[in-house]
Amino acid sequence: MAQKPSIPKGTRDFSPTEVAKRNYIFSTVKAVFETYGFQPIETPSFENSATLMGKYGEEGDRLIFKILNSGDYLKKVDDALLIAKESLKITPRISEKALRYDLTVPFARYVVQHQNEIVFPFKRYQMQPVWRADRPQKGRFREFYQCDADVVGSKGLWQEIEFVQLYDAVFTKLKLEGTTVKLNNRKILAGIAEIIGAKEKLIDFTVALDKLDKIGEEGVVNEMISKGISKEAISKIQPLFNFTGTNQQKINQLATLLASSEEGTTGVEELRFVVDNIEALGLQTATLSIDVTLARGLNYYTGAIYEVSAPKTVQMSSIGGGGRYDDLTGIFGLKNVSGVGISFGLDRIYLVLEELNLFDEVELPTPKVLFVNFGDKEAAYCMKALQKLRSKNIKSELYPSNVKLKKQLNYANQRGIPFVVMVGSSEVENKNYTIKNMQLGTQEVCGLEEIIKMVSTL
RNA sequence: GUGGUUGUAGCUCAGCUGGUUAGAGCGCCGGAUUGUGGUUCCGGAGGUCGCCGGUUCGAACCCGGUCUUCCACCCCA
Repeated sequence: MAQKPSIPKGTRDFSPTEVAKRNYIFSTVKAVFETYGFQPIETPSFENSATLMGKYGEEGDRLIFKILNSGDYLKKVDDALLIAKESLKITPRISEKALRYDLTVPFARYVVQHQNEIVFPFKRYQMQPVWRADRPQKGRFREFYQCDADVVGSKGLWQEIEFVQLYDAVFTKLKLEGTTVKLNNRKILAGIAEIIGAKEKLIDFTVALDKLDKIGEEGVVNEMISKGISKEAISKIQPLFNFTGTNQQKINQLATLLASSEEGTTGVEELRFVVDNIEALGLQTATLSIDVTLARGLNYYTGAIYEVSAPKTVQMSSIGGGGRYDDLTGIFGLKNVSGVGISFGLDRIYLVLEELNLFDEVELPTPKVLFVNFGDKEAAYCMKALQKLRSKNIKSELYPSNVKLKKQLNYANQRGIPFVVMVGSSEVENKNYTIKNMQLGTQEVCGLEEIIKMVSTL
């Protein structure tokens, strides 16, 4: 009995057309990364659990796919734990490996492990799949690709400026116009928290603020109050709830608001430097926008925070994000290595390009010529011609078996092969070929050189 | 993790308040046309109605569970 095959929740198969489109995005991103001086590395799909666990907060830990140990893994577990059914305590004993959750933490691990071979500042990019045990939704999968570029070993703000340009360059190349690069700085958020006396509640505070455009001012205020932030404190940051104007106006407002916070003022100065320079250099198709509500869940960011949103016409939230982390390698024992990086969400970019019909120039690797198979003698003659064509990098093939001509032509038709070469006994005898143009329906007898010429003009 | 939603042929979907052998279009295969495709005409194959269990004389339809789909929350690319 044949069981119906299926794939796990949140995973996908990719057809030849889809792969071609995905490769188009990949190669575009890759080319821009390399233009900006980044070099590729790769890390394993799974890491030791200890490397990943605890780096993404409680929520993140829950979403990490754990890999069961091999062998009789339950033998080593205390009976007491098993009887109590304490999954959280049992998990680390029966699972010592886990699928990577993002590319940044494995990269930090890589930097620490290879610190003696690396030339700093180290600029690497990485395009590999990551896995999250999330509930799938539109643009949310359990297996998806991230394309990351990071620089570690430099605190320079010029790199932060370059990343905004890099985003702009990639989306311009993909003809995806109207993206918004949102910019914020963790030090500004910390400064705000300091001003309202909620320094210890920075995470709760930023998570609440992040939801402003979704649940509105009232919702955010309510959430903050429920997290124990006082009403008077919240009223101090009232201006942030209606934070409009040009980037320069926003910076000036923030400077005033945060004047009494040292950290906040540093954040404003960093933001000012980045924004001033980007505005002086100009962007092609993206818009730079300061967004103080931008927090991003990952708590390892310490400075600049980026997020890219798709053009407003499509319903897709974030298609990329990143930021500065001053001490990510610290957890692995390498102190004082500042890093900054960005990430592209390949799968979401794909959905956006698809929705906006921006894939027109993507081409499948379709053969240009099909040789019809009329029998072994004729096929042998065709194979010699194929060797010639292939040595000239012309995509070509022989129909693998001697079936009805109708079927072979239909095959060429369905695959969109533009030329069919027919070699029967008379062609073998006369040392020539009959080539048929499938679009025009015309055909002629000619030599191999003419075939190469005809096909090459495509 | 919480709440809701979806599942019928390879694909897109019909199928009335539970009632005989479950349908269509597209696709597929064959023929008209044994060395000439895309059009047309004719014929054909293909479904234990997601899976397991229950209610009923009788279930694609009702009930429970489970998996899957999509959505909201959480979180995030």
